[in-house]
Amino acid sequence: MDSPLALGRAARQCSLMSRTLRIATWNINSFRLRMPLMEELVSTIDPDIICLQETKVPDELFPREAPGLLGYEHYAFKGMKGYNGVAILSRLPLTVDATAPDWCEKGDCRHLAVSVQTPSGPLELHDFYVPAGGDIPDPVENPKFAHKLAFIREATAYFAARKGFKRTVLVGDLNIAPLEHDVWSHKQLLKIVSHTPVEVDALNAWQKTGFIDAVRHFVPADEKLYSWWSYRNKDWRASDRGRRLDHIWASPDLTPSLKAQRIHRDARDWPQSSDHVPVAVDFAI
DNA sequence: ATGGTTGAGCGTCAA
Repeated sequence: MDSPLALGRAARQCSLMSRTLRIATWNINSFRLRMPLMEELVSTIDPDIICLQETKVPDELFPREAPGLLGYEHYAFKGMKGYNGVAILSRLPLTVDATAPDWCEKGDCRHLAVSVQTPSGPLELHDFYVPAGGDIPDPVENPKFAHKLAFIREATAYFAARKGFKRTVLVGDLNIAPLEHDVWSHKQLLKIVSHTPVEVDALNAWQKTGFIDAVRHFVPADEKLYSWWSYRNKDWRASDRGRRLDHIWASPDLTPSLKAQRIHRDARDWPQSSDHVPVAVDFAI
């Protein structure tokens, strides 16, 4: 009987032969707690690159043996005590871009930028964890909401200044559901942080600096699509009050290489699941 | 309008 990891390795050979690069993003909500689910992710989804958010592990406590045991020789992480934290696990070599900005000068571990060495050349990859923004959708009354908007504004300016960038993929928990059908009820969520017009406008401006939505590329805008369901719902599947907070964007030159997307709803039922599920896109590069 | 749950790490904050 093959172990899940052996199956993952066999599948990896296939994916590399067909030159399909599968990139997954997942807000894991504690890397250390969900190590068994990382194995589940690898055996069932088999990504070539895994971008994580909310790892909630300081760098000195990051389990450095874990990526290798899961079959990912190459990795980068940036974490802090208690909150936030991002990590990238990769089967392909990567280099961290140490020149990436410290957003809002908070040093709060919400972004990793790497260059991935693919068979067809380098690919720029960004893993973002955008501030959630608190409960009150008013930047004057709520500093967390102000931080969220400022963060997105800085990121927008950063990519706008690099006009015409290519071979770039941006993923992460962007904590905004931009389209009407990215939430269970557009009308009921218009004043709820994650779907307010000011956030949606900000996110759209960021995307317009040079990205297309690689998941919606495959799914019509009038089709409901979620990647997050609150822990505060007894039966998430029955109520299905979800939001699409997790995104994969690509620079337009990569459009011809987009092969498939998948939002892994079933992961919401994994034992001790995260409230977010993995989202993946296949690129033929 | 409110409350509902989870994680980090031990107070409560953040989501």
